[in-house]
Amino acid sequence: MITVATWNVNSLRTRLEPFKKWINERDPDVILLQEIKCQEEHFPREEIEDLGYNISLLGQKSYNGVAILSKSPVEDVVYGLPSFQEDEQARYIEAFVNGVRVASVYVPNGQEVGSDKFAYKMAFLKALQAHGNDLLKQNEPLVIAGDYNIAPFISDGHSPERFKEDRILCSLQEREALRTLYNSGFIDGFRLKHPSFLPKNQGLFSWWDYRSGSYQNNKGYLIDHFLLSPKAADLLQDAGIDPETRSEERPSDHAPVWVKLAI
DNA sequence: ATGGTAGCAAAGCTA
Repeated sequence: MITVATWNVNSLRTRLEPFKKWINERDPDVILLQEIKCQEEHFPREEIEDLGYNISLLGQKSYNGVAILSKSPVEDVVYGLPSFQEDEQARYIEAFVNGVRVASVYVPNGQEVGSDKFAYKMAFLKALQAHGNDLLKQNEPLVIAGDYNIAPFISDGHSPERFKEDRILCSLQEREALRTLYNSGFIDGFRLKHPSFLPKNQGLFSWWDYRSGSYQNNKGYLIDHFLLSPKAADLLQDAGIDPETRSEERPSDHAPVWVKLAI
């Protein structure tokens, strides 16, 4: 059994202490990071290696940046989306580890529906669909997880109005782009274990804005997702979120999401 | 509620 976790840490350097505490408790075998917010030379390499992890990363100054941390050595690292080679932002990294192909993805936020940044978000999603479909053809266990910056269903947000008004994270266009990935054959690992039609699974979110006491009022969204290939979904044993990390001193605005696979 | 907070990096951009 291995645990694969994803976490948008919103700067790894400022988050090292809560990050170490969470690793002690969750003990993941593979960690997919987003928003490490540094170039490779500033990555806290020794501290992470001391925790027992191999590091693969695609860094960027100030913004974005993704990484794969793994207890086992990785093979076949892919830096950036092959279907979006002109992308200048560090938002995708992929590798083969523990018999699974894993990818850490940081989908652009998009800022506002109709803006230039929104067009970039949709272009990125289109490229992710193209590459995801290529990978699915391999018919192997595959995990593409990270911050998708999309709440796929109305139950994945605290405010139904935002979905009706096509606000960012909630617009029909964004949700249709994610649905296209589901329709290609990807399965939502978290929802498979926590179906939203059960009352106990409502209000389960992975991101809360820093502003206006969003976390204290649980005004969040579920925007960090595990997309599993059919072969990976067959291995799924459990899934969860660690929202208590959001209560720590100087927290990330995202909580980790994880799955356990029978490997 | 077009402000509220946080991180980077050193003023404004991004989220």
